[in-house]
Amino acid sequence: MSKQELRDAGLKVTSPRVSILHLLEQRKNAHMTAEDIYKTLLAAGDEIGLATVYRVLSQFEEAGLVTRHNFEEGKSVFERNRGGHHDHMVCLDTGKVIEFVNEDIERLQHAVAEAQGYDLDGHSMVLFVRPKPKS
Amino acid sequence: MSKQELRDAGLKVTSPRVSILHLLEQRKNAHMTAEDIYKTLLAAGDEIGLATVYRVLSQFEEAGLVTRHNFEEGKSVFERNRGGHHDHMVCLDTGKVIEFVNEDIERLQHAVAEAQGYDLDGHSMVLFVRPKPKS
DNA sequence: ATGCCTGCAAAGCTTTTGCAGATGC
DNA sequence: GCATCTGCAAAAGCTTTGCAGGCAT
Repeated sequence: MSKQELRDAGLKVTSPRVSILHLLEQRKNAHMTAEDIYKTLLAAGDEIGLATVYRVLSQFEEAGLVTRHNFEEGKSVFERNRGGHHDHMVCLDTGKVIEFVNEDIERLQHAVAEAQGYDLDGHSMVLFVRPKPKS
Repeated sequence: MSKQELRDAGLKVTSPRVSILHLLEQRKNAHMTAEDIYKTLLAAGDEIGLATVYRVLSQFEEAGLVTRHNFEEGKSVFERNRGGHHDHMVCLDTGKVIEFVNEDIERLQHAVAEAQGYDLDGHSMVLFVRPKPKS
């Protein structure tokens, strides 16, 4: 139950936090902005402030419950964390976001960092793609 | 001579444009923000407006003269384009930016897009690294 | 009871836009 | 000469912060 996750993160179990976590849990592939979340919850009859959404999302990010992405410049989207790491592919025509994992790339990224005398601590990788034209 | 590059891009040769292009040419590895560029030019005695810096950088980006990156959320940095593609590694301790090219990763990125039925149109990849601890 | 949370409004930052005057060609 | 360009100031868009009241524990 996600309430326990909140407690484990040292966060009190409040209605905004539960609503936001639930929403991100339902829309696992949604990658929503703070505003998306705010409007969705309002539309669902929830009473919540936009500032609270921002605050809660930052707390969730710090607690490792969600991940923040910057696919487009100037705004962040959030995604519920569930286990494994993955990267993203964004379709430039439709805006669709596809998740993928490629161990070979991960391994090479480590190697590249090592080669420069560094330890890899994380990465951001987004592939921009277009639908293959029908042949 | 870079004035010709401006003309080729359909841009009039004006003092702000020449200054900005020269500055980015000198600091090839600088990855400067609009504000960095603005302040640097002001300090150098140039007369220029911040809005112009933003406008010119966008025009340069569109013309392919510079590339915009979003290493940190909420602000863009710009880099003069010179030939080949490369990716970046950012040191989380020092903020240092290191450029690298890895053909194997590039190839795998194409393969990953293809596997989903897409054509790869570009990508953004930043490795976050820390100095290897002395053993 | 008390310290953490919330909503609201105001402020902060980066970036964009409207406009009148200036400049390149 | 005329369209393009510039600087300034205002505005826009996303996000953060101050504050007084409210809620979880």
